[in-house]
Amino acid sequence: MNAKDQIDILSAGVAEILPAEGLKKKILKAEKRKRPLIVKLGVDPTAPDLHLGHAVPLRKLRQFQDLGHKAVLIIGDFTARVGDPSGRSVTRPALTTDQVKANAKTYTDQAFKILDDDPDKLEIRYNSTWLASLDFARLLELTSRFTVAGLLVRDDFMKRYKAEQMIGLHEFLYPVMQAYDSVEINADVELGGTDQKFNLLAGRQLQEKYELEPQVALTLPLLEGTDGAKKMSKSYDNHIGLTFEAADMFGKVMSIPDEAAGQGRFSMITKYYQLALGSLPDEVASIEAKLESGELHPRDAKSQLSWQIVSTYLGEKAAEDAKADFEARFKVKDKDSALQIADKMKLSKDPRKPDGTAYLPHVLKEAGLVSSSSEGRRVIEQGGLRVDGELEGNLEVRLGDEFLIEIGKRKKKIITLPS
RNA sequence: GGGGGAGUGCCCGAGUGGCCAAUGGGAGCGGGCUGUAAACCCGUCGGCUUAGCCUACGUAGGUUCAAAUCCUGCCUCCCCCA
Repeated sequence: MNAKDQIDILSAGVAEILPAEGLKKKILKAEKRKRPLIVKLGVDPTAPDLHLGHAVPLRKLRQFQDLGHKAVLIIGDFTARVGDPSGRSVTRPALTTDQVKANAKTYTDQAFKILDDDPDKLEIRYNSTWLASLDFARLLELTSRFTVAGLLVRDDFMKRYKAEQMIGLHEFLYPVMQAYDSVEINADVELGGTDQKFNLLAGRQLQEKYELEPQVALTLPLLEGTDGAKKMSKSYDNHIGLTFEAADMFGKVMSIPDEAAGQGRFSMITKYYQLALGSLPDEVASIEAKLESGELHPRDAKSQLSWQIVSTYLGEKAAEDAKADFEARFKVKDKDSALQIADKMKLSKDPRKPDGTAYLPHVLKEAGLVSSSSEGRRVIEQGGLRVDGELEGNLEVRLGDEFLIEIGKRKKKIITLPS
């Protein structure tokens, strides 16, 4: 593919390319020399649970691969023990080697689902390979290329410094180590989130000192979570985990708002296509056009999106099931389809009195559908309860041995009573 | 060490003797609208087979016919001074 088209694809959805013309130059040069670019993505196996936000740079990396370039995924097994201070107001706790190892495994498992594993296009390196054996002399040599002032201008360090919060000396070394990774593999391009900008630029700096051609830093925006507002993060409870159950993952993607505040009517949908799925610019533009013209219903656009995302991580079969499940849950409202997706549960005690009736709030509480019988009572009084598909407004009701309970739109259970 | 202030329901936060299960907002829940959503509207929002009862305003006591509200001890947190 020619250079211009490559650049269009690769720069789509990115936050910043530093230096601005750098990517173009790199690609032209690669073409001339007939060798692929070495594209680095460093990940620290610090968190055991990955979410769609983590997948954004991986998707971009995949695009590079698809254009014939070589991805080098660096597992920061060594750096993880230090902890990236980026965006942090306090020192990160150190991880044990076992934790790091376990996290690295889940990370590579997920990464393989996105990346092309052709050995010509993918290399996985662990940075302990070169960092663990660095001796003090070499370390001093490395650090002599950086200045304290240079490190201190970083926002997160500066804030902490001013606030007289401690900054561990080892944290100062973090960008040095990451930069050294770039030297070690001779990276042409390094990807990362916008919060990684400083670290990526440190790589450029160090490469220059070693008389290598400095890498291009390509930062990617942080993906918003299901609330459509804050960046995706487990602590905001707006994340979509890569290891979620298919139905849950599908539903979560469906629940993203259409629009990110002030960015166009379907900006969230297109953003997810672009960043979470890594769709090419042409596809994204076409989807957007169809949404605008009304040819494509936003619900259907999200359904396709969800399907593809689930399919990536859990397979087509799971995606198909999740979609069917979702449609049964929300689209169709008849009893039969509800029966198919409802969980079954058996109560240990029979709540029925000798005359065959039972106090429903108790039944709901026993089944775990409400947290107290008062809540159950309220739900019934407010018309939120269906028994076997029929709206039930009575608290005291005659029950069979097996029946379907639905509360609101989401909670459904088939209850079996001991006979 | 000295001085001052604060602790209220899931969260924030009103309430300073009876009308307080406690204003208001947020979250949650049910209903409506819809696209499954967002926004919006209505309702609900301690527990209990609920015209009532029980438990609750940091904690333990006390005053009172009556306490989230007054008094005392204790615990916790914040601020100022040293």
